[in-house]
Amino acid sequence: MEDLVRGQEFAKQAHMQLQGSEIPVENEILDSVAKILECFANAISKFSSSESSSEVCHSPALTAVDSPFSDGRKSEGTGEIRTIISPKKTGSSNKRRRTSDAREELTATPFDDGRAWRKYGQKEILNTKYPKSYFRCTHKTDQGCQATKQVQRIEEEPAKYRVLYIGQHTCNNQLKGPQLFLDANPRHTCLLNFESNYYAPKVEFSFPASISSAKHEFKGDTEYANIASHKNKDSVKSSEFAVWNDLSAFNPSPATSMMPSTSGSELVDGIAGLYSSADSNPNFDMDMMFDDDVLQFDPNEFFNSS
DNA sequence: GATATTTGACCAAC
DNA sequence: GTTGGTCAAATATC
Repeated sequence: MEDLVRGQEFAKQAHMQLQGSEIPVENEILDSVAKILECFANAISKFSSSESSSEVCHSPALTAVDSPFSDGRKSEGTGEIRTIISPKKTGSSNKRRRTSDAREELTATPFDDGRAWRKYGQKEILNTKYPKSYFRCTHKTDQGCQATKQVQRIEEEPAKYRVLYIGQHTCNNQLKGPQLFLDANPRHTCLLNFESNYYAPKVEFSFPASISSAKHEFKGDTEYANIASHKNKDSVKSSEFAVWNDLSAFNPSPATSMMPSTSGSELVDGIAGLYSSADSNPNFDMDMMFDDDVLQFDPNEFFNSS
């Protein structure tokens, strides 16, 4: 955790130095550093949540509507995770289906969990402004993975989404170790390898050098294909990796201004489309995993490597 | 043609 | 009977 905080500080320093640099710095590099900052914020937030057992919600009455976390309060960073452990049926909730082994997350980046999801439904929910989208693991058919998730925009905070993860991934769709690729310039690909063998809060997103609002923008780039092949040689096609950038979570920039102007379910739909079109080759790809309290990351080494 | 998304219909929990 | 969750055919995209 301390390493994470330190890393975040180093990233902030790097960002400020780049911004204040007299040497012209490509916007993509600044964006990349901004992404790193965002990831640190996410990681710290998620790590804090998993670290503190008091954060684990045992409430039997937790539902999408009645959730104590749906009161619109803000949280640090963009993500907030709560785990729902074997909720009991109350008879008054809307838990119609299995909700054991579920966890709820409030996040502005509902699709950056590094998993490949396929949307299988969308439903208007009573007394809610925004529809709920239903996703299941891409590997449900080939590996029988039962993980699903539900994404719904939060009325009180339209910039955020409530993501309910149900079930555990049983598919073999993860990295052998957490890795961070920084590749604003294909010639200067950086790889961060977080030593870990445990899949936990994971952040993975990719975007082309210009912006990621377009699908398959870099399709055919062998450099990126090689990067993708790093991810999982066992069973996962590179095209099945989720790709998502929540550019809206960042400060205004040329990149964010290029995001399509959508709202409500349109954004979710658009995100889902982009998300599932993961064969756009990444030039920035970041995974963060945590194995207990072990997180080895040397920011100095990292930022000097390019 | 393969794969993903959309969306109306259906099922089951309440 | 109502409503949330899932299915599957139609459609879209590459």
